[in-house]
Amino acid sequence: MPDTSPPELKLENQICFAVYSAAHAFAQAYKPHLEPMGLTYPQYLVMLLLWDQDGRSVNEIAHPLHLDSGTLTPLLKRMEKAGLLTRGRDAKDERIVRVHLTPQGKSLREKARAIPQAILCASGMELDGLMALREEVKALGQSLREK
Amino acid sequence: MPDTSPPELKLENQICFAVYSAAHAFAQAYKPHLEPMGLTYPQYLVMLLLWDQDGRSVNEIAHPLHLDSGTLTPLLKRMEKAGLLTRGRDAKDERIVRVHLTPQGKSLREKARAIPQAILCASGMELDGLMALREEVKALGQSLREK
DNA sequence: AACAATTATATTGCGCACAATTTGATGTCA
DNA sequence: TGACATCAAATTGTGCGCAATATAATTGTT
Repeated sequence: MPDTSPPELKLENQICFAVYSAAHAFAQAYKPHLEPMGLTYPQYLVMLLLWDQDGRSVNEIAHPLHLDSGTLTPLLKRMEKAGLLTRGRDAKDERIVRVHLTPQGKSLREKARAIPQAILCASGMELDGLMALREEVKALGQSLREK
Repeated sequence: MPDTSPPELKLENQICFAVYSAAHAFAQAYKPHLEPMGLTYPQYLVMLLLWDQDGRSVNEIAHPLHLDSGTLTPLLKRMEKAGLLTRGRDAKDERIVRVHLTPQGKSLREKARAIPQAILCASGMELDGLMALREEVKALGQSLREK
């Protein structure tokens, strides 16, 4: 066996690692903005959904994020404990848990509005280029999930 | 407060989420290839480094992956327990732990050589486009880390 | 040589992420 | 109606990922 790997097995040539690594870099870049709001990065993703449409069921949060109840149930409980939202069974269908933002949770949206500009800046890219890249990455993710 | 978020706060417009989501999709896409080899996805990344250069210190694994000893120490212990590698203190500098592949760990490289082609296929993209995308994502990650 | 600063790894604690299973409510159909 | 499948969440167990801290070896300084 040679001491060096063929190119297709070198770490720096893996697109999966570029994406893996960029995902962690994003979480770190968001941290200083989210920490003052008492949010983690995955919690912020949930807030994006609830700010846009409140009163979602757990599944209506899980599906767009590609997460399951095993991840979301404890995460939502922590957010409830932090006073950001409430969780309660749907009156018409007791299987469903509906999630509603508290006034405090709703109020965070105004503070969050400054974040996208800061991240754009940190990305070192133009908005157009970033949007184009986003669509490419989105298509890649969808393609990987289809198989 | 309106019931809908401004575009810059919608989940589907976030590049961070596109990347986050694609990273998870990659891990899922790799799983059926790695599971038969007894590897998780992060463990596979470590193997890529060791296949290319054996006998690395923990730091020489941590730095390229942007991970720390808090993540790697238990991960490497699990891989040691699985018989993939050995961990031992450097004779010249007892602070350093050197990681060496076992024959079993080395032998997995041949099986892994088929994976990149399968992932390329699942990506639904041409190799050229994927390589270009990789460099863009890499640059984005680096830019985010610099700030 | 003695002592402080630095370096490398390990440990602890918390929060995801996901597979597998469980619990309880709803829907279906003989 | 009663048996059974289906569905929504919750639970359990394992493995990252990272901040904060601890431990031990080495280096630098006086």
